Amino acid sequence: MTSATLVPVFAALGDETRWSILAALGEGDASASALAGRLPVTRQAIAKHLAVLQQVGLVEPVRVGREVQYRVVGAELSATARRLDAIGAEWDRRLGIIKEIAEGL
Amino acid sequence: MTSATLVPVFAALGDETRWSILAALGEGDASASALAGRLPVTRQAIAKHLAVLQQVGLVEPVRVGREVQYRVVGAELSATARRLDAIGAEWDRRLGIIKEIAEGL
DNA sequence: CGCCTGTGCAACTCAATAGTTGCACTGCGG
DNA sequence: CCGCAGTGCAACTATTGAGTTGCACAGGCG
Repeated sequence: MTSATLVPVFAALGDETRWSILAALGEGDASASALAGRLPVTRQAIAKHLAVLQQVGLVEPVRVGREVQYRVVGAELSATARRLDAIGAEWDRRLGIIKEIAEGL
Repeated sequence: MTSATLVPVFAALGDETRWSILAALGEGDASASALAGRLPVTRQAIAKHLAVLQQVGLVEPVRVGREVQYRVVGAELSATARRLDAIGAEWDRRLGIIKEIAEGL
């Protein structure tokens, strides 16, 4: 189970810059320095974001020689989506019941 | 289309207190004052959180007499989940292709 | 071996936000 | 009609987090 607790994952996904990083990583694995060349922030800022993303399991480091490249863990995104969907479905169900009661059905 | 842009929704969901509010609203619609009785924060703090949740469409206000009760919009949770799942699936697909290439298949 | 690239750690600034207190307004109920 | 419960607005504090600069360290490569 790679799944981190739900809330921190959402917190991690609640930042535009981190989505930029994820998008850039979608073009292929890259190191913090490489990403710094493509994004309008410093390498250190990216390193911090990568640390956050790694902590919630959205990204994982891969040592390549003396570099540290990062890869997106798509499964974690899917897992988070499923859990969120389950919650949403639960609420829909409850609202449906309330509606039925209200309509006297 | 009630869907707000994706990132702010995640930012809204990246806070424990807001999940507490959503959970409390899951027991039935409630006003800010009513929620303040159940949660360890002041009514004003809750009002701010409700404003945030409303802005991203996760919650909607319902005037009941002179009160303003709030209801969870489960559909927005589901919609967010679907969009996130689509992104996750896309990443899985890409990683699959990369893996195939790497394995010389 | 010596350099240059990439990484890691630390201190600092600045903006955003969670939370508070305080006050003013409104509208239903006795 | 008066009071009280509920709401809204505003100012303030404090903490978190994004971003920066600066420096120290490590490991390939010429």
